[in-house]
Amino acid sequence: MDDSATSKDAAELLKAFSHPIRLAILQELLAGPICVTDMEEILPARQANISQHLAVLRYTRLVDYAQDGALRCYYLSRPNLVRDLLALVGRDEPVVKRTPEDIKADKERLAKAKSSSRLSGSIKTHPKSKRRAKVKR
Amino acid sequence: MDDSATSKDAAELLKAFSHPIRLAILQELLAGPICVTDMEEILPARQANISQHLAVLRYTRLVDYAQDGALRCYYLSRPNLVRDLLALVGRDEPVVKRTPEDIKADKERLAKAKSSSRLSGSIKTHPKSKRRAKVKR
DNA sequence: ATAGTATATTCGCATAATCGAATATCCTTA
DNA sequence: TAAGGATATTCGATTATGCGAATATACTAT
Repeated sequence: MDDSATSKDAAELLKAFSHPIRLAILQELLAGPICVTDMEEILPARQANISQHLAVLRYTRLVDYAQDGALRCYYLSRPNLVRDLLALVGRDEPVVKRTPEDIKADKERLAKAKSSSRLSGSIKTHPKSKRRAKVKR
Repeated sequence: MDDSATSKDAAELLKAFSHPIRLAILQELLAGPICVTDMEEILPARQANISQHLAVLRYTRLVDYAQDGALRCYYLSRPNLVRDLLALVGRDEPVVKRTPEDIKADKERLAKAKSSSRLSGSIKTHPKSKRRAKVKR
């Protein structure tokens, strides 16, 4: 399997996260299992819609439920993933701004590191360039 | 600002991540700054499309560029966020399966913790229930 | 100035995501 | 078994997203 398969899977997983209602559901579930009726009290969405979002989350194996009589208690299937991801998007990293000189130095450093590392197995290297920028670097 | 604003922002950020091409771009940028021409060699997408995805990433402040003559060298604006997020979706956590008894115990534990914690400022508590499940718990 | 390279933007279309309304299913209690 | 609660699914309409083609802009070298 190549990289594109990997990023396709990862993208699908992230897409499941990327909706406000679904994020809110996951956030609630972090505190412990809850059933759909309880979600309805908390979330700004109708019952059918919540069920639809739960279906998405189930499909991506982010949640599952345990049947309790007529109720379905939902819980996180991968709680650590959800916890860490929510923490990550919650924390705000300062946005860096880089100068052209800065960048140039960085690229030269990279080029040097690359040429000096021989047969570096797991370091991803670009495919043979078929085409190259034609202007001054 | 309430929770819904937060999860709307977070969802927007995550949406920027949730496309295979954009993920691949971010992955590449993790290794260092690169210009669009170089991306074209690496990614399975046409120039215009790459530019479109870069526009999305720029808008969400995940990337920026430094102009170098006719070239634009793109770099990560929040490299730690990108690194950690990619690592997170890359790691695979086992999917847990929970039993109804398990869940029930968990809920009781939660209820007990809640009733015993008085005036616990920052612990999110549900809004007053307007409606409750009508069946046996 | 001209031509060519590098990149962005606009437009139009195809596909996908979202949501409410209606309805179906399953469970429980009377 | 009938009625009602809890939840899921289907359908149709609306909006958003993804993408190629064409075009625009900006920079460079001649």
